[in-house]
Amino acid sequence: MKAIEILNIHNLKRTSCREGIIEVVITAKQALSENEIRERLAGNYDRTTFYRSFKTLEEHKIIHKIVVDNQLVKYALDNAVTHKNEHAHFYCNECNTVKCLENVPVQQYQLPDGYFDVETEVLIKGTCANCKNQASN
Amino acid sequence: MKAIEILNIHNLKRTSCREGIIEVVITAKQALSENEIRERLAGNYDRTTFYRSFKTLEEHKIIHKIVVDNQLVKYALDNAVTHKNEHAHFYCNECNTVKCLENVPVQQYQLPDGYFDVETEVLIKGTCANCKNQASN
DNA sequence: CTGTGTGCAAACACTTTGCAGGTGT
DNA sequence: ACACCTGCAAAGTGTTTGCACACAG
Repeated sequence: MKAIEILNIHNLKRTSCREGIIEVVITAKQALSENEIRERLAGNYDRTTFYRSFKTLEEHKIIHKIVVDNQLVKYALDNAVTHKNEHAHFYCNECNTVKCLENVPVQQYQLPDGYFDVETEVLIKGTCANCKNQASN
Repeated sequence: MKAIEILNIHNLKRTSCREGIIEVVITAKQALSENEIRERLAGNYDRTTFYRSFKTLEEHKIIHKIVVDNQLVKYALDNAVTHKNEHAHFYCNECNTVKCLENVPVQQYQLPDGYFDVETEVLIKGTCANCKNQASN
């Protein structure tokens, strides 16, 4: 699916900033930070604009945010676009990257009486396959 | 276990700030933010001191940090002190509180080849029992 | 006495807000 | 034409750093 189609479906105006963000995120193999997205974009946008665009895209569930330790904020394409289930996220301590583990569904947790869950976030921290290989060279 | 003992075990100097934080966290029924902890403390400490104390206590695994949406940061007593297993955390959208679900252990996730996990964080968002009851009054 | 913790001031980074002007539909 | 998006400036918030002094062991 192309960025423009996604914007149309959600009745969002087609601006180059939004279009660019979506394209970068669609092609990315991992979740990207605001800076990483900006670097990969042709146009030079103000940070304010970025924040506002992210917010809009998040509200429309086009992208979602992954936060690691209150420090690192990364964005990835949302399930609603990829038509996949809720999945776990992986943070690599070595290379500082965040990946969506699309084949690792979030498990059901049995809550205490009276609790109702709306959403469950799973963040697994460790070493990714890439960094593991480098270590064994 | 008393705060002073915990500090001794970890070879940390017994300062009133550290002692106070630990005592507040031990008796708390839910995870508390920096402000909430400060309010419950007798002494009036500088924020800087708080941040440094939290960092030290975290490094020694006496307390642990729970982050919600890159906004809310709360602290709770760590497993290493309570001798319990890794557990899920619950964030209530209504009352903005975070609770350690000590009876909800974190489940094992099957990672893709080459990935090694060190730690898994599970944050469940929804409505807590308390707020659910109020809603049905 | 020595190393470490504390308080203050300042710096820093990230994010939000207000407003004027530009752009998409 | 109108609503909404953008860029700039400024403010807000949470957190970190440097330094002098205080305190625990």
